[in-house]
Amino acid sequence: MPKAYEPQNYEDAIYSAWEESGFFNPDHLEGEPFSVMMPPPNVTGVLHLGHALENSLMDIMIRYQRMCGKKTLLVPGTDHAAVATQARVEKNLVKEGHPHPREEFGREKLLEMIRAYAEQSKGTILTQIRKMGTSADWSRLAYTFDEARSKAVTEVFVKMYQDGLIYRGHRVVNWSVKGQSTCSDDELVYVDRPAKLYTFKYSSDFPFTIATTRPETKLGDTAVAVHPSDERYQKYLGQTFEVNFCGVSLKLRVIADEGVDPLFGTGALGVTPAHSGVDFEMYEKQKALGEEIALIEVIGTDGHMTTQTGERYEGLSVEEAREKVVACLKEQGLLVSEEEIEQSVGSSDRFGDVVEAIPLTQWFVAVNKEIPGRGKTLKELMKEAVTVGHQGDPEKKVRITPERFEKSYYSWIDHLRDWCISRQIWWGHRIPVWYRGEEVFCGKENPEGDGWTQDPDTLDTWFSSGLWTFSTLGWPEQTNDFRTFYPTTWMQMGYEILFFWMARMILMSTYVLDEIPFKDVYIHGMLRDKDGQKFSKSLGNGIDPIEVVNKYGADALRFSLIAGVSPGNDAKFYEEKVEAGQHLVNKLWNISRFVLTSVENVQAVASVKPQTAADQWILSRFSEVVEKMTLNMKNYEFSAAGELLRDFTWNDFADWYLEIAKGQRQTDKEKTDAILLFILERLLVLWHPFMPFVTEEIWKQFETDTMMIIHPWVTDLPSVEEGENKFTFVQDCIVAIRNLRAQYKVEPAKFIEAVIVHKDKALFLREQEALIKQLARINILKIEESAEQPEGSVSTIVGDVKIFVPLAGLVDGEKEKAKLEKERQEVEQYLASLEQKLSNRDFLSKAPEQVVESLKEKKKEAEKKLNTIIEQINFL
RNA sequence: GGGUGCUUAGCUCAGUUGGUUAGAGCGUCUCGUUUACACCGAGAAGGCCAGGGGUUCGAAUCCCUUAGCACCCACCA
Repeated sequence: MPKAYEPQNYEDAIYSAWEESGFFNPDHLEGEPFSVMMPPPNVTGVLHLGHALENSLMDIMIRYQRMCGKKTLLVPGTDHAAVATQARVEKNLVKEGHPHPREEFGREKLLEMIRAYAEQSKGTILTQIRKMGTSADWSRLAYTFDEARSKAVTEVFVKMYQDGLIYRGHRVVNWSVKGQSTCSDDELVYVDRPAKLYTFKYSSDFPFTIATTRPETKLGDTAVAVHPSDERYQKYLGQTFEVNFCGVSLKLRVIADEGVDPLFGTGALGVTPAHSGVDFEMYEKQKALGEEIALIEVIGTDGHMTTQTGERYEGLSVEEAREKVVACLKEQGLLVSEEEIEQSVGSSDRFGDVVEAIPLTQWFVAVNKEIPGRGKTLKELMKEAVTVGHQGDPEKKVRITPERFEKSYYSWIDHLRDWCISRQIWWGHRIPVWYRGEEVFCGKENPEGDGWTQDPDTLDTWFSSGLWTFSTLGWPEQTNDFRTFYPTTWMQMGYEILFFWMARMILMSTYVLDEIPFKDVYIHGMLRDKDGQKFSKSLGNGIDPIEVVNKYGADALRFSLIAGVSPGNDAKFYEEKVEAGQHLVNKLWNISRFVLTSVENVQAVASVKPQTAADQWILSRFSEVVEKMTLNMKNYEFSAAGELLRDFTWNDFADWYLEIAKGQRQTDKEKTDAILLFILERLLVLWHPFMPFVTEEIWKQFETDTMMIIHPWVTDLPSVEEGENKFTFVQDCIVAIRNLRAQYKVEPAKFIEAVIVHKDKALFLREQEALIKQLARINILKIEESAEQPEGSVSTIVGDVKIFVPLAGLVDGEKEKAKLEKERQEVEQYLASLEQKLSNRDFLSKAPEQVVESLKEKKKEAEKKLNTIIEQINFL
């Protein structure tokens, strides 16, 4: 074995061997099903660190469960990411000198280009997932836009259409002028920008002023809304004013609406039904009351003013129109004030431009409509699955870790409005609806007969993502996979897609299958850079996980991503962390190297007999580790599990026991070696989910088969027989001597001469002299049967043996004395506080026994320590 | 405006239902070691757990409150 572990030399070969073994595929596994669907990365480029984190989490979980004997399935996949991908390709084309890709290439050609880009990007991504060591079943690879998944999309669309849950409606939606497409409310990113708030009058004879940041939209105002109880405007309610607003005649009715804040501005709000979601709602309310107000579109889908605005404004851009209106208001003296404010505006996540509210005919999913035959709305289904369980069945409850995200999920659902699912881009699932004159056809197959035209729009990408947990299992076919693995067992995702994705998966699954999509969701936080900034292209602080893997190895990266991180909280990523991971991997490698190269006969050891106190200690500690790790994994405490293993591996096993073992071997090599092999092999098993590559490589020294399948050692306590423990006394002496040396600040490098004196044990000690020398790194000066304490020495007692250590070689006496005095004070204080507690009746009567007991123990220890300190001070 | 999270060692963060001198990694300092590992070992320094109040025998942990930071949601026109 080489001195240092160099991951590059092993990882690819190991991954290939895993793939060839076939164990990524659950068809070759027995046991209870355990399924995880990989959140499909967008085919818009390459993986980033967030994906690396997700892959680490999923793979730790899957490998652990597989070793526990579960029939594990991790389905890998990618997402066609409709808008995101098309936007990316168009952006690239614009850069390459094609300013209007859609016009220039047309639907088919552009689609072909996007497809080519997506395929290339997909290839890169899948390679990257392999690089992380992810044990996904590649034979079940899925893609949201492949044939099987598209079939599921159509199936669901038609079902929803037939149930009346999908409908076509004309209403105000978010429109990206740049992208020439709608986007859903969730896809908006709110950005703060400075704006001007104009307070004005529509005309000189209009009775009150209103405020706006968008004067140009006021050309489409058809009402003025005030709060129903606002006394100032009572007398105007219901009246209609005809005004000439900067050259456009408007009819404005004064209406009442609860939503108007009477304290804001003048308490009166200009209503523009066509260009504001809120105003549109008021418009609908009025309509419902039978008091319809007009709806005038003044901004077109091209972002310019429509013919409705008359010759004066038609064709102007929004900005130009605004200037013109403001200029006109100023000129006519209608502008009361102009104020600089900070405004939060919704902009398109993908295209980046500020969206316009425009009334359009679009497809929607009705979330507040009762589902035929179910007596519930989609919204209710979505909520129920998380609160009490689907259909009130606690067995069908989605459990979210950490719990606090449930709350934000509920509040999101409460605010949820009908979901606009149609997009005017081309890259995506085409809406399965055809038109012929007045006829409308919605079906899984093309309609029969001539003259049908398919709806040109495509579906929101989250529509297909919502089906992911079951479309990946071959639904709508009633596949074996579907029966075996549904609902899926576990899911992990970042909190930023809780609403986008988790909510929609719950919606789709409960509606379509009458079943929850998964039992458990683990929410992780976002990775940020060293300064706490998000990783983003625009900041240029992105890190390619593959570069990190190439430099430090996948195991090191995996460990660095999960260590010191808690669920749902953001974590900072920096190279030093990966370095620490690399050191750990290397440590494990070197521990193995030491054991495997120094042991006579490398073989699996089924059971061991501890011979010494050290043996006993390390074995019981190891049992404890197995036990704790089982608990940690059950609670998804990956970080705690990893750190537990690290501490045992490094501090207990490597630094402590290995050193002891070196000495013990001089007396009983065979038995010590057995324990080393015993622990090492089992330790590899525990490590494997976290560091699959390095453990697998070391494992080859023990076994010929891969270690990735069933291993009872993951959870079973090691089998340890009752041992003879004949070295206990020697061990105790060694510990005592080491302690003594530490207490007196003797430099550990210097070999100190110790005198061990006793009656009965003298003979035995002489036999063990070599061992003690080695272990405690001391010289034994003499072993005597009568005890005369030598001049200038200190002593400690082990059982019925007294050990003297000469004080020669001690550091500065006065300084030591001062330190000891200080220490004595501290211990005395501590002791006093303990005594006080222990004499407190309230405490004794109310505290649990264990606590009182442990306190008594501590008191004893403290007293002992105090005595030692006093003894030391007296000597100095 | 509503909500959530965070504030713990120089830095990055753990701390499971309250349980008794508060932990890790990195960094710093001292000493040592080069036949498992300098990607090493033995030690040390460093914390009124953001401030204040309360509940309790006992609080980093529960409650109230103040401040700062971050994020999410919402129709301040």
